[in-house]
Amino acid sequence: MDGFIMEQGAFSSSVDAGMLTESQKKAVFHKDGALLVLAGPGSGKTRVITNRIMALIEAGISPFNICAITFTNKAADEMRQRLSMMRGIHISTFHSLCVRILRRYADQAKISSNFSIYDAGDQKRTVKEAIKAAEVDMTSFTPARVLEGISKFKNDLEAPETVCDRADDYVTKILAKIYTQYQRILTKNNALDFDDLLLRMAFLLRDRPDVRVELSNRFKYLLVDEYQDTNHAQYQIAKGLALDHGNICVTGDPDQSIYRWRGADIGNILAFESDWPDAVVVRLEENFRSTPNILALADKLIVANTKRKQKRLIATRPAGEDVDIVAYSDDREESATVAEQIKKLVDQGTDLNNVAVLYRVNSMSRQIEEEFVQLQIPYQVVRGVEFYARKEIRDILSYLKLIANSDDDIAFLRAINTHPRGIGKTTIERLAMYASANMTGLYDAARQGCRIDSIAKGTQAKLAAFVQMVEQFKKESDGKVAPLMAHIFAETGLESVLRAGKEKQESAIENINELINAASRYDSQTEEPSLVDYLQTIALYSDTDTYDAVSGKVSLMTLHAAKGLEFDNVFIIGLEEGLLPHERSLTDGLDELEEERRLFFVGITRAKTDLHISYARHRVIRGQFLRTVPSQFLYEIGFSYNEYEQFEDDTFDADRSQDSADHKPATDAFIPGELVSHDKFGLGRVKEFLDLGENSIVVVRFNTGKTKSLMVQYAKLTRPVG
DNA sequence: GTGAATCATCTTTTT
DNA sequence: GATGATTCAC
Repeated sequence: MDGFIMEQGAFSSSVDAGMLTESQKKAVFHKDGALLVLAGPGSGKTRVITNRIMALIEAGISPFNICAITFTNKAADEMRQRLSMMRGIHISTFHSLCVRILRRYADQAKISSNFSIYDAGDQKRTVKEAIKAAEVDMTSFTPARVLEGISKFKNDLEAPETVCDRADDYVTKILAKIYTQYQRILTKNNALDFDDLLLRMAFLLRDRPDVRVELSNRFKYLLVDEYQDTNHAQYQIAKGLALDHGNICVTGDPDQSIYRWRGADIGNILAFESDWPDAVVVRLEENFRSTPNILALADKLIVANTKRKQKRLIATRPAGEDVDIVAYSDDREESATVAEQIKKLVDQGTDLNNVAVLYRVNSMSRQIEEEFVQLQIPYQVVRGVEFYARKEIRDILSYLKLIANSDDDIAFLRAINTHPRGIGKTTIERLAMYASANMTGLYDAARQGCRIDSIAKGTQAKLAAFVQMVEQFKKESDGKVAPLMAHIFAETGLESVLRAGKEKQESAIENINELINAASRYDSQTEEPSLVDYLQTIALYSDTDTYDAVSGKVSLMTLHAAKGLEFDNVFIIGLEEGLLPHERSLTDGLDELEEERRLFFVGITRAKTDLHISYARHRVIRGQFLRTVPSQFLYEIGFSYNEYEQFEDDTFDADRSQDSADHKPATDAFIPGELVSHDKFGLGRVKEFLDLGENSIVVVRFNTGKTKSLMVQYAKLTRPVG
């Protein structure tokens, strides 16, 4: 049962056992049954997984019987490349796997295989409609809040009826009501959201043993990476897939669990041994990535977490440079200095692929980008879905979605509104009324537009033209996607609208051309390209998927996106209370705070050789220049208050003497109570004045009722005469 | 009835 | 500082 496949010397080709440590070998060569690999950061986990797959194949397992599940599409791509000599292995994320299986077993899952996948934007529109349909007051139940709740239900595999039955408090009752409506709308539109993909798959495995057995025969060996970040639905799916043969290997590190907010449950990895009593546990505690200096810091930080399995970080590299922790006077100085340091690295000939800047929230990239542009440092912001979120891209895609699934009302509404065509709000309302009265979708209603009396004759003709155009596209929708896309761009009039527009539209045209290029790459790389498959694939694209490891550019990304990556030089910025840990984590308890700590831990352990950590004493937050408090995590990694103060004074003095020429000196002090006027906010009364030299801050309560903290040197406040 | 312009709101992390 | 809703002008 716990047998190793064969003795060490017996390997021939792919698996080079000599390169592996004893623990790694154990993980690679344990063949049947359950295996838990508790792998710390930098422990060579990826290598263990790929070697393990090669070892399975060498032991005679067919590649077609192996299924590896990764956390991101990017990780799947990389693994595919490493194992490219062995075709047939299924490697994908949970979500992609679910899409493929749900499409394949659409009948058994009681869905239709051309389902749309709703992204965050579509979900928002849907939930708004659901709130309206449930006749709930939107002020107390915001779409974001409701979606979070619904997502939780789904991740816990609770259907609307289940929630309705168990709801005993007011909030849950209301949420259950909205959830029911939300689900009704999704079904009507033949759409699934991200969570549905998992939920429907889990229910399919639960309700259809025949399908489960078929899948067990297909995937006889299951591997799941980043198991600490699986939610309950994913946990049930993994369990269901492995139920019949028990060949399940999971890897993960509880200390790197950073998706609790998305339903991830560390309990899954902690309970693995009781789920699979025969499980063999391998610990990979050696770290081959970082210097002892960096690891010591990471360890100091993570021991502050109370809810964790004790684990060690064993350094294997020789000692290196100490980590530097720097205080800057403000966020601008922080980004400027980081950029200068990177510029120096460039001058020294450092390969920028080895450099990354990490931060807690996406909005922090902008300032760094500005400095990089100034110093002409090439960079990539790892945040690619933005491309697919662009207006013109969504416009084109809405036609494609409507063609693939004409029940998709959201796609219809978007497509018909891409540019003015004489069909407006009123017509849509009348269509919607007709549609709900006749239990059809909006597109079907439009198809019967000539029978809706309330719509004017001229408008009916316009509707008919639109329908006819879409019907024509449908006839061309088989096979390759790119030609259809190009045709849509030309035929719908979008192209002429964009070309007729002003200068700004050129980038839109370029973006659409890029979209068409990407689609033809899809066409040529996919065995059986189809519109439905294309749409379902791009719906699952994620931020990290755009990361290019050999771009020759500095990488800018959130700490979350940095998971699984490594760099020689890492800069982590914004170590401030409210930012890291994020303010939203400070309100509800210790668990959230511990997750923020793990997030910082993940950031620290991305660094191989040089790590720079910084914070700014002042930062512009939501348009306001505010004083900050250093992150509690900084104290935890051994920085004393005195050292801070020392440093802060130094930077402040230096800053003052250097920059005094650039900025006008703080000429005047404001007195609480006096009247001031602001370009944008109008008249107001000074509430407070903080004398910080040229960084002085004035707090003003404006007549609009808002109170703002403004930096005197930028705010251009004037004193109204009289 | 339609489209443009202004105003107000909210702002983590992501498959 | 972007997105959305409301208002306003045609």
